[in-house]
Amino acid sequence: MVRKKVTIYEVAAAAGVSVATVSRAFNGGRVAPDTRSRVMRIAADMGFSPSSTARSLATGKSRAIGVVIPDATGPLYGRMLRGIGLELARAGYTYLVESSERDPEREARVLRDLSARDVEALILIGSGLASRTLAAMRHELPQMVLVEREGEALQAPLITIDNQGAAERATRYLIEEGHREIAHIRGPRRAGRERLAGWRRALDKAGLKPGPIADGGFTEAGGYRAAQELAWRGGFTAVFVSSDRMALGAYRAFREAGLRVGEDVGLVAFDGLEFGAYLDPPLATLRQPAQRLGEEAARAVLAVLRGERPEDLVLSCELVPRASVISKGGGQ
Amino acid sequence: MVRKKVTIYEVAAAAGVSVATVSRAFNGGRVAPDTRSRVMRIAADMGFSPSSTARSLATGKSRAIGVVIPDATGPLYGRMLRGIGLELARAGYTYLVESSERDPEREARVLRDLSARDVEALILIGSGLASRTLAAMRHELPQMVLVEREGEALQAPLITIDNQGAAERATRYLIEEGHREIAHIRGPRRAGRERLAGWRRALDKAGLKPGPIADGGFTEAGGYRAAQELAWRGGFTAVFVSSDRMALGAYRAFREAGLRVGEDVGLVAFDGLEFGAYLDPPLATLRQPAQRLGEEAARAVLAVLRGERPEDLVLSCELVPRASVISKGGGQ
DNA sequence: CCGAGTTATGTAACCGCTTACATCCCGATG
DNA sequence: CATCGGGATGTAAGCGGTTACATAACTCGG
Repeated sequence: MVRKKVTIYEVAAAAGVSVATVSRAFNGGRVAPDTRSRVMRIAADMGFSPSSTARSLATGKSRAIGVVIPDATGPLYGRMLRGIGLELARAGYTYLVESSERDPEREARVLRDLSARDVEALILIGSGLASRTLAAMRHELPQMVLVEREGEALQAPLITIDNQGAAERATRYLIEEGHREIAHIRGPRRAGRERLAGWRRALDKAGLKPGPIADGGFTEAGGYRAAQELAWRGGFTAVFVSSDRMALGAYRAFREAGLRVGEDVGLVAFDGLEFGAYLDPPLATLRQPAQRLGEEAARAVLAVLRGERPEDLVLSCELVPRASVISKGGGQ
Repeated sequence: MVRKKVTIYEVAAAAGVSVATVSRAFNGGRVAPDTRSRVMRIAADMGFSPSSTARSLATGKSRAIGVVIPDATGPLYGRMLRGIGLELARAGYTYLVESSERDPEREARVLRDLSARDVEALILIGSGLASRTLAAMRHELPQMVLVEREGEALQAPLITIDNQGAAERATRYLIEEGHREIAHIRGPRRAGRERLAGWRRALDKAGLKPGPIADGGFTEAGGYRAAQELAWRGGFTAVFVSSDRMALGAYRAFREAGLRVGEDVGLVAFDGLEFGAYLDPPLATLRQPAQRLGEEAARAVLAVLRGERPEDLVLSCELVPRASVISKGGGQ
């Protein structure tokens, strides 16, 4: 039983009016009240719903936004998408998501595809394509809003989290709890750099000198190796880890090195992923406002479509204190 | 700098051919090889990419599938979507996701919306709208494939996991590890019922009588209450918990009741969510083949579009043994 | 050397809407 | 009572592609 699409012509015929009238009835144009209600009733009876494809073609607006995420399974992206979806829905928009799977080539393809699908604008989430590649494609792409991605060159509104501020807060937390020698497991890209800077800044302000740094590449395995390296080098009582995922590896490495997290070594990480609460001990972290990020991106994109030029936005993260940091009694 | 869409007419003019030839060049129609390459080159130079909106309207096919998930942030849905996306992409299709947020009214709206957007078919994931409501909307919706959702009445291909078999496997695992008195924390809906049945079946086969049952409603809080109730009633050495999320609550309740998970009480749960590995002790579970489920749903939907009537599919889950179950030495 | 059979290309209708412009109808006005 | 203004509705031209059908150019066999 294949559904037969009812067209506006059939509705018009059934209602004894022209298609223009039906169209106006549906889109809030000038129509006599009784005509409108009759048309709407008949349309409903016939199961008519206007083809958004045809509408898009006629109006040149698809009421759809393209969203590119780096990884379909990332726990934060689900929340961002929810935020985006909720906010767009309020304006009668929907979105198409595609995942680049962190492959620049695939990302370029995905962007073209989205563009060919006539999305009115793009939301690009996370770091991926180099800015210059993106800039080169710029002319064949619709307008865009960037979330958590480097793109100064692109003239597009940027929605980011305050990586540096949050990192500074995390480190200050360790300091407040009495730590004086604080190491860092860093990550790559802009987020990694900014968090590193925040860590440095906090130490600076407190008049402490930076502890050892190791690079964990934002992966669990990398965090493991980085923590091993730190454990071997020594010279710290706490670590600010640039992501929860790396903290996972660090827990393992420290345990293997005979260090008890929360007792021998304090740990604060970054992201606020769910599993952190269930680690032993629970992992202190800075929670990213993922859904909020999505909402703001959606708002920005709608503003762009209205022809405005929305301000860049920097959202702050919330400190989630947990037992992976236990007061060393120092404090202030 | 607003991007101006290049149309097929402009390309045709530039190449000195008719639009039909350009169209054929792009869609693999008969075109002289040198004409084709010239057209393609010029098109590329001009940055032309055919409007999929116009193409959809002309051909009546949108090359898009609508996907409805119950919850944008569910960890399993991300994986399913990845599976769907990957598989659809191979056929040149994309998908539009919408989340019902587990609200039947919203789901109905979302379905209409997707349908108005001319998706060629739908993939409905998870339990939501009652089958009869869905059946009533059937005529205004495109063809559909159901994933993990009840819908016998709907004549639509069903992709599910073998809840009962997996539950049986889970329970057998407990039995193999020496447990003889096995309780169950159940969940609602079909998934809950089937898992309950699997638990019963395993006990039956082993000649054991069913332990106490409590209902946890698939939520953490529900799992907490259910485990409290069980702890109070007693009469078991292990529990098969119908979801990882409920197990989270159960851990807490048992701990508060002075029972050590993995020692005083064995626990196996269901789903295979990430955090299970980080609980203390790590949670044994049955892992759902989420991505695979998505892939199969996509295959099924493509088959449906080809006019086939794909078989219902039942995928099995993988046992992930972990320390929340420790051998009681009994064995078989 | 002509007509049939190919092959390459062009013409134009159509997909289902929106919307500028034309038309019609009425009551108000001078 | 002719004219004018304005609201309700209709007509038809797009929107940017696809594709059935027509046409043109060639190849070949008799």
